[in-house]
Formats: sequence, structure tokens, C-alpha cells
Amino acid sequence: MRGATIAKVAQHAGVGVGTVSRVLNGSPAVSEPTRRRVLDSIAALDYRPNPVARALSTGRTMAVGVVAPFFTQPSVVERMRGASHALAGAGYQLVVFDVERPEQARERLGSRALGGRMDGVLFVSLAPTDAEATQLEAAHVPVVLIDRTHPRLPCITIDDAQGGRMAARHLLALGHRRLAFVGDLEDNGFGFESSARRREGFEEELAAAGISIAPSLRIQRPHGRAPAREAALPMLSAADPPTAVFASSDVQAIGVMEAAQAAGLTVPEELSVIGFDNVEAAEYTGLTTVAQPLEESGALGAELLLRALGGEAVAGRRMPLEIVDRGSTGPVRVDRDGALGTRAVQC
Amino acid sequence: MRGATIAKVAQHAGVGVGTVSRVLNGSPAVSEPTRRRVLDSIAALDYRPNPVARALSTGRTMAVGVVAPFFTQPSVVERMRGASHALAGAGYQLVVFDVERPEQARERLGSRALGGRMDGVLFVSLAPTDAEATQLEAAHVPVVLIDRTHPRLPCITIDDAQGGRMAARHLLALGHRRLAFVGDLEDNGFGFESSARRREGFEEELAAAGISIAPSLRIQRPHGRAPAREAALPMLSAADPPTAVFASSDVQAIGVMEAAQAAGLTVPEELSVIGFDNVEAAEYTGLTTVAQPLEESGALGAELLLRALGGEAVAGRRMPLEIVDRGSTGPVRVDRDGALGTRAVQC
DNA sequence: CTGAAAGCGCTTACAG
DNA sequence: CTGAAAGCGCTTACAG
Repeated sequence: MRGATIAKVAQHAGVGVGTVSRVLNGSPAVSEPTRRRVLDSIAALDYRPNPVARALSTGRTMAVGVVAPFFTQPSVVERMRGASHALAGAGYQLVVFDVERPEQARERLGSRALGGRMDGVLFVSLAPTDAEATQLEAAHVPVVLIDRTHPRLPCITIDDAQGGRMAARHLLALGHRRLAFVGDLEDNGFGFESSARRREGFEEELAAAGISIAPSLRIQRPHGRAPAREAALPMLSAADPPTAVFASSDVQAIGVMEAAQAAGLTVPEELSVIGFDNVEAAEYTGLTTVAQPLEESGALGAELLLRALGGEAVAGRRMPLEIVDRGSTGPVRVDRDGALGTRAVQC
Repeated sequence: MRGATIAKVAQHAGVGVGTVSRVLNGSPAVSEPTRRRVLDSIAALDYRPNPVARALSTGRTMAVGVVAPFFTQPSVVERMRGASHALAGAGYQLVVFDVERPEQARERLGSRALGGRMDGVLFVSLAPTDAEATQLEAAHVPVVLIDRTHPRLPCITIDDAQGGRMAARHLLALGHRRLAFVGDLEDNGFGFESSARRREGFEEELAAAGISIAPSLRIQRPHGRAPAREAALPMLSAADPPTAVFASSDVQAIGVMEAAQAAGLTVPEELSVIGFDNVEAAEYTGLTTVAQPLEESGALGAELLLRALGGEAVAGRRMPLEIVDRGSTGPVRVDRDGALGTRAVQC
């Protein structure tokens, strides 16, 4: 006995199933006495409508899929926080599709995972292929992207290049001239482009100041704290380390700070480090960063999706950036001769 | 046209829908030629079975709910990582039910959220009420708890009191005698008991050594970094601060380390800090902690649930604990007179 | 205002 | 091996 059905309730109340359905759905076309009687029967039988049957009948599942690299990118979790609240408030269930490896994207999305089961889909830091987008459109499943773009889909983005420029200006204003960059591999299987755009903006602004990054100071590794740390350590231990590092994510910036500690460089006195994103860890590691509104982007993405679900045509939005200074960057050290300080000449 | 249906495929292949269903479900009772023909039609029409219809027909939704305080407890995310992989591998969708406030637990669980829509439920750091448990049992929905207990349900737990004892022994062995505790409010709306059990084990072991915690050094606050930091600051700034602090979670331990920095105490020289859980942040803040296997507990919980879903009777498990020493604890300082060092007598 | 019936898209005995 | 039919539990025109 897996619970009462609408038929049992109808029988108990002495009405037709249609009438029970009407009171369930708040139809005004039910007389008050009947309504009461049905409500009483519902309570008496502890009846709860079967959402699966309802979904089959209405064509709406009341579930939204969220496709994201949940466990490799801490920023995703913060975005989820915003989305989860909005979705739950609107009565939607949130189904997670974790994508950790590029191949998974292919397996999961196009096929059974999304088809027919989700009323809408939120892509976070990931984008559907063109074929998938077409298919989703054909099925009339609204889609919103966060932190990625697509020509035909509403996207919530930031200006990554602009963020890179902001980081450059921040470090230049502190007098730094010997700068390093630590970011993602630019040819990754997910098509992540943020790191490349951030680097481009950064280098562009440096170029305007007549500065370029020495090839040995441009590090690109798979995303993650450990790879960043391991790649930064030799660079920071060398005879001529940079005086400042821009990492294209907080995760990597934290790796750089760990490398600095291992190399015996104090932050920010001997090395300035600035990250990007403003994830929670940036707060308790005291990292200065180019902050983007993570939770807000998730909330906004969910809101847009809800409106699209309601039949509205929605447009994407670009979110603002700001530098949050927590003290991991500082003025470049200058020794008595006025030369730019490096570890080699200090002490 | 929301995609082809089984009827269209049957028509296209010139067979009955039952036959199409049989090839879909790998029934051996289909001749090879028919099978090929049906497969061709499926491909030609780009047909994908509607999971909602299938769910209604079979009574299995192929979805599992995870009920947890996702965004207030970082440990939950690490547990999810383990669970997500196992569930996805078995073809189950993962539906998240975030519970941030005590009242939400009531609204969401018992009612529409879980009823009829989930094949199984994983509770993380949260437990169903007795009424909910009964209801889930009546509906034959298997349940597994992680980090909580219930008399009739399989639970994956740790020995919290034992962990508290381990922390105590660790600090006692380093010579600490003036000890503080920072943990959760013990009367919280969620029924979290870990913090209380950890404190009890800690105090028990101290008592065996003839030591007790001064009331002013026993801090209990809502879970979180900021409340821990704010409550610890005055304690650490006082004339007679403790030489070591046991926090019943890493999150709170990080708050204590922030307070130590604000109070001008160096860790571990002037203050030893040990946490509990071993979340990722413990790694990059260099926190010594009583480590529990978070990801493994999630994976194990998912496995048990899958086995229960397969009809097996499953039993819970107790996970092992170990101290991971990252250098935030050290020997107590002793001044020249041999008295136990405190900030007041040093220098 | 209300009931009977068709329909949502599958699966699965039941006959053949 | 295969088809026709009933059934899963709802919703929603359609008549009255």
C-alpha cells in the first residue's frame, strides 16, 4: 500500500476523481461544501498526490537540472547557494548533473539525463554543444548559462578581460614591474575560456604600460591548488622571482601563496598575490582578489530560468567586478639604491 | 513535437509498442531481425524513452534525494562528492534538498518533496523525525543516514566522543594544561549532537588527567567561522588565555586561528589549535585536526543505499578517526622558572 | 458545479 | 517471438 490514490479519495468523499483533482489544484469551480468534504477525505486518508503521475499528465516535472563541475570548482558551490534558494522557493526540485571530466559532458547531457525529465536547465561554467542546445530548444526546455556564453542562450557573465585589466592596474599602481601570471591550461577539454580572457586583459594592460611577462613567469597548468603550487615553487625559488603574481582564480592564488611560504617569501612584503573570483577561501586566507558576485549570479540565473519557465523571454546580464583588498598585495619593495627590490638584492 | 513516442517508433518499425518496449529493456524474447528493425527506427526517429512515463509505469523514479545542510556545512559538500559519483554510476539522479533552517526540515521532508518521487533518500548530518521515518518505511523508500543516528535506520557514523578524547590526549601530550573548547550551541534546532559528544569525550579525557575546563574557556556558539572568531577573541585577549584550544569543527577552529592572529598570538608557538573533520580548508590553513573520512562516508552511504534499493538488507558502519598534524599544535611554552607559559608571563 | 472519459507514454502479464 | 490491452495516477476538456 504505497499510500492513497486520487481514486480512493474520490470514493471516500463520494465524488469523482475530477472533483478531487480540482480541489487539489485550487480550481474555483468547486462548491464550498464539496471542497470541505474532499479536503476532509484527503486528511483522513493522508493522501498526497503522486508527482510522477502529475508530471506525466501535465508535461511539467517541476524539476530543474543544474549541470556543473561541482567538486572541482568551489565557485560552483557558492553559485548553487543562490540558485537553490530561488528554485526551492518556486517549488522546483534541483537535480544535479556533476561533470568532472570532459567526456562526461557528452554522455550525460544530450541523452537520457536531461531529455523529458527537466523543465529547465541551468549550466554553470559549462555550455551545451550546439547539438544539445538545438535539442533543448526543440523540446522547449528553457536554458540559462552562468559563467559561459552561447550565441542563442541567455547568459550571465562577467567581463573577464576587464577583470584582468583591473588586476594589472592594481599591481602597476603598487609599483610592480616584474609580474607573473598563473592560470589554467588554455586548451582544456571543457572549453573554459575565463582564464585565457583574464590573462589577455592582464597582459593588454601591462603592454599599455610597456611591460610584458617573461615566458618563464607565465605559468599554465590544470586547474587546482596543487598544480599551481608546484609550478610556482621553482619560479619563486629562482634567483630573480617576480615581485607580484596574478592568478586567474583564487584556488590557484592560494596555491601560489603556499609556494611563497615554501620558498620563504613573505606575502605581501616580498611577494604580492592577487586572485580572481572571491570564493570563501579567499576570505580566510586573506587573499586580495578580483571579486565577482558568485552567489548573486546563481540567484539571478535561477530567477531568469524561472521567468523563462513562466513563458517570458529573458535576456542575460553582465555582472560587475571589484577589487577586494585583503592585504596579500602591497607596494613593491625598493632597496636603498632605488632599484626594484628582488629577493636576491635584499638583506 | 516534444520528440518521438514509443507508439511512433512501433508504427515506423511495423511492430507493437510492447515489442519496442522489450528491445528498450533488453528482453531476450525478441528475434534478432525485429530487434534490428526496431533499433533502426529508434535511431531514425531519434527516440528517447520518456523517463517520467517509465517511472509511473514501473514505480521506480531512478532518483535519490539527498537531504542536507549543503551551504552551512562545508563537510557536506565533501561527502556529496563521494555520493554523487556512486549514484550517477548506477544511473540514479541526485535531487538535493537543502535544509538551512530548522523549520525547513519540517516543511520539506515529510511532505510532497520526498513522497512518491524518490526511490531512496540519503540524510546527511540530518535525521528524519520518527513520523517521517515511519512514513518512508511505509512507502518502502530505503533510507541511509550519514553523520546521524536513528534506531531503525542504517547509519554511517564516527565515534565523536572518541575523537574528543583523541584531541585531548594530543594536547595533553604536548604539555598543555590550560585548555579551551569552542563548539556549537548544544541546543540547536537541528538536533546536531556531534559537537556535544566531542566536547564530552574531550572533557572526559581531561578529567582523567585531573584537569577541567574553566567556564570562561568553554565557548558555545552557532556553527560558523565568524561566531567562533568573535567569541574567541576576548578569551584570547584576556590576561590569562589558554595555551591550547580544541574546536569541535574545522570551521570553528579556523575562526579561532583568525582570533589568535587578531589577538597577536602566534600559532602554534603561543597557542595550539586543533579542529575536527578535516575539511579541505584545514589543509590550506595548516590546521591540525581530528580527521574523519568525509568523501568516503558519502561514497559508502550511496553504496549502502544502492544495495538497499536492490533489495538487500544493509547495516551501517562506523568510520575510523585519526589525527592529522599540520603544525597548528605544538608543545606548551615553558618560561625560565618552569611555570607554564602564558602570554602574561612571557617576555 | 460535477462526473465520466480520454489521454499523458510507458511496462507487463495474457493470449496466441 | 509478438500484439492487443490493461494499468500506473494524475489532469482536463466535454457534456450536462
